[in-house]
Parts: sequence; C-alpha cells; structure tokens
Amino acid sequence: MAESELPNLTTEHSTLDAIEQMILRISWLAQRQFVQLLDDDRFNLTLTQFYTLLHLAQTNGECKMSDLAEATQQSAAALTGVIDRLLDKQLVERTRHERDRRQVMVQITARGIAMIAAIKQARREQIHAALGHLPAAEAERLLELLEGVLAGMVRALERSETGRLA
Amino acid sequence: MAESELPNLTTEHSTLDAIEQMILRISWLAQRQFVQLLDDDRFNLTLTQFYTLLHLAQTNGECKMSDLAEATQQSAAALTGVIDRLLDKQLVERTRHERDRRQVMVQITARGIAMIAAIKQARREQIHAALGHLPAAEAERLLELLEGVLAGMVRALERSETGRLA
DNA sequence: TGGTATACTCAACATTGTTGAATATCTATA
DNA sequence: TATAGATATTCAACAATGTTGAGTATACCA
Repeated sequence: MAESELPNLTTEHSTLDAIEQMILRISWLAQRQFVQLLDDDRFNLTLTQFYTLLHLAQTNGECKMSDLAEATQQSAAALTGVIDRLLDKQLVERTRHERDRRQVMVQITARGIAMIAAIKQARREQIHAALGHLPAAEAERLLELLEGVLAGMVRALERSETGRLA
Repeated sequence: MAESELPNLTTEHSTLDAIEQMILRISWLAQRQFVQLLDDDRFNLTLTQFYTLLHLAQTNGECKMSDLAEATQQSAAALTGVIDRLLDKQLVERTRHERDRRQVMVQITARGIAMIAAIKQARREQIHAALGHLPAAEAERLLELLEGVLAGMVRALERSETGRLA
C-alpha cells in the first residue's frame, strides 16, 4: 500500500525510507484517532491541552512554566494560553514560586488527574482494538524497537534545537 | 464500538500499554520534528499544506475539491482556505470542471512537484540522522512490525468511522 | 418549470502558534 | 545601596487552521 503510492522520486529507497513513510503515516493516523477520542463530550480537550496535562500528571507536584514549555515543545507564549484554558476547565492550578516570584508554577488538580485516568482507559481500549491481535513476543520486540526509535528522535531533535534555540 | 471485543483489561496489558505510550510520544515528536523542517525558509509550509500538496502530487492530474478534502481528512470549508494559500505560493492551480461547473478542480504545478521532491529529500536526511544507527536487520524487523501496527490502526479507524460518519 | 440535491465559498468564531514589546523580579557589581 | 543586566512570564497583534451554518451557483429529476 505504502510502496505503490510512492512516486519513486529517486532511484531506490532503503528500509529507512520505508520506515520514515511508515512513521509519518502512523503518526498521522494515531493523532487523528486520538483527536477523535479527545473530542468526545466526556473529555473535550485538544491534543495540545492533553499533552500539557499529561506532562503535569507525570511530574508529581508543581512544574515551572518554562520547564513545561520545553517538555511539551511549545513556546512560553503559546503555553500561557493553553494553561489559561486548562485553568478555565479547572484541570490545573497556577501559583507563584515562593522565593523566586518571577516563576509561575502549575499543578494538576484532582479533577485533572481523573481526566487523564479516564482518557488513558479509553485510549487503552482503542489500542487494544488496533493491536490486540499482536502475539506477545512480537509486542515485546516492537516495544524494544520503538524505544530505539524514540531515543534516536529525541537525540536528533536535541541536535537540531541547539542550532536554533541556544 | 470497542466494548464487544474488549480484551480483559484486568490482566497483563503492560506491553501494549507501553507501546501505546511509545506511539503517542513518537507521533508527537515526529510531527514536531517535521513541522520544524517544513518551517525552513526553503519550504515555508504548514503540515496541513504539506499533506494536501502531497496528495496532489500522488494523484496525477486534476483532483476534485471534495475528493481532496476526504483524502486529507479536512472539511471542504477548511480546504478552501488551504488551497487559497497554496495558490498564493503558486504551488497549485484551480480550475472549474468543464461539464459540471459546480466542481472545482485542483492541480499541482511544476513548482509544487519540485517542492515535494525537495521536502522528501530533506526528510530522508532527517530520518537518517535519527535512525541511521539501527543495524540493517533491526531496521527490517522494525519495518515489518510497523506495517502490522499501521494495518491494525487502519482497521480500527475504519471500524470507528463507520459508526459515526456513514 | 419547479423543487431538491450537490459543490463549493463565505462569515463568524475558537484554538493554537509566532514574534516582539512590556512587566516584574532577581542578581551581580561598582 | 543603586543600578544595570539577566531571567521568567505575560500581553498584543497577527497568521493558519478548524468548526458550523448560511449563501450561491449549478445540476438533475419529475
């Protein structure tokens, strides 16, 4: 399917090129599928809001705005607006750092934690529908390989960022 | 929808859960990385513009607005604006269907084709930077597994769409 | 001919993203 | 202790995308 619709722009493409196409298509589909889920009346979150809230759920306690911006790959200015809307939904709280009054600290609320848990459960059902047929051994192997992919992408992203941000 | 075939959630789903997390994170990073690339002065495209142009490159000749909207998962109203901007950049042309004057046909220009080719080449270099370290055998195995993932996701998405769209 | 379906655009609005300026606060130095 | 500069964040103005619903033009059918 993927191979046949590639308009062979160069002579040959390697396994890596095929993996690239696959990752692009899986990313597109995964996000679309997930956006569909988040749009449900129970959640009513955007993708950006979810990723931001997820990071807050994963870091116990408070999180500095600038750290959160870096972790979720957003500019500080963009994050301000996202947090505004999460605040409206009472999913996070915003306070000032006690000693350094410049810093704004964000913390997830109990309601936010419940929201993330509910989304994860729904997502779990979705992923089982998509991948439940995979034999356990294959799943293990896939996980290992994906860990390698993620590590490689993080490194590549960090390298390209030092060239533009720092 | 997923309830009927819901595998027992109480037992042993840690690997699939981990894969789910991994796919979410990789999707997020892959998209961000790609957006960064498209933002380059050479291209200056958004993700939506790219996917729209890509589909036009893959379908030789003209494409109906409504077909293009469905293929790229956008509403007709949203697509109108996207095509407006691709038109400004002289990457596509817009004409009317000769017989059915209601239909608007879009076609990629030579300049658009060159743009897609250049982006694919740059993307190829990016993926090599991220995954070039993978041994060939691992890459082959990863590709096979990703094909399975993609097939599962397409099936799951089709099932969930028939329940809401059709 | 009239009525309805189809194909698309437009208008109004929300969210996200960018950049650069503004504000508040901390820190180091003379 | 001033004060200059660095740091952390927000704000303002704008662009792109997305949604819904209304409007316009065209096709088709009875």
